[in-house]
Amino acid sequence: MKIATFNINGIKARLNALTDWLDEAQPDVVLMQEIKSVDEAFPSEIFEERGYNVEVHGQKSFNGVVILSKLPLEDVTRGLPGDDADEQARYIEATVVGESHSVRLCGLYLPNGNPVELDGNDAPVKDGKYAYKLAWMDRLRARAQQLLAEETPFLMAGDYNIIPQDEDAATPDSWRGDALFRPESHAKWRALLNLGLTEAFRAQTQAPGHYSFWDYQAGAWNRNNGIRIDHFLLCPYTADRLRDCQIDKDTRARDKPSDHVPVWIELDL
DNA sequence: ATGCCTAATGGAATTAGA
Repeated sequence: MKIATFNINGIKARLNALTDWLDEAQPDVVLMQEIKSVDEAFPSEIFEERGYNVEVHGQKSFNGVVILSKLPLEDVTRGLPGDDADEQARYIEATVVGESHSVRLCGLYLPNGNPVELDGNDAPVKDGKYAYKLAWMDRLRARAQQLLAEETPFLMAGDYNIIPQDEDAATPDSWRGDALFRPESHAKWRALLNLGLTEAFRAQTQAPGHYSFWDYQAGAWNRNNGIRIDHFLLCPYTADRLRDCQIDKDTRARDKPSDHVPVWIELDL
């Protein structure tokens, strides 16, 4: 089963680029982020025509996540547990039924967290964007812990807005103080991994210089000034079934690209 | 230097992204 994650940066602006990639990459499942659309305005029929089931968790202007699947989706839930006051559409779960096994798909758009606002003790300012990011990561960890406890096979994939290590950025020194790369962000990332989760790309590839995002500004793509922030985290059961993980870098060079490119895994399910 | 670009909103300039 081929499962992809793709931050499309707006469904309306990405229809052609998205359908071109879908028709050629032929993923069985796609977890999409930043659709920037309400549920009613999402063009589900474009994907249904291609044989996908579509589950949307949208929001006006910003955020918004979607699951596409050629196989049936069951038990769909919207929103990350742990904060009833959180109105942002950044998380969706569904179970996909494979030939012999099922897996819980957790699609996520983790908050960016910039600008980083710290108080006099270098603690994130309450109600600031960075505090929201760190709290969101705590909630994600709690959800992963719950899925592990109930022995539900799962994967968590999407735009994590985390650069894991120096080798995941072309210019790591320029990111040191950024919400994507700060020590507090890395600590939360490692707390996720320390539950026993496997980061799929690094399970397959050790080399530096592989990125999933290039800024639209300052010729970042032409200078290969990228960062790797779109990830798959796999529970042990799912990690044992990982066969491949690749980044579809070429899509960044096409017409009207997203600033992110698709990342995909192949699982034996 | 929170900018050099892009998208959404709304119908001009602002917000957000990372």
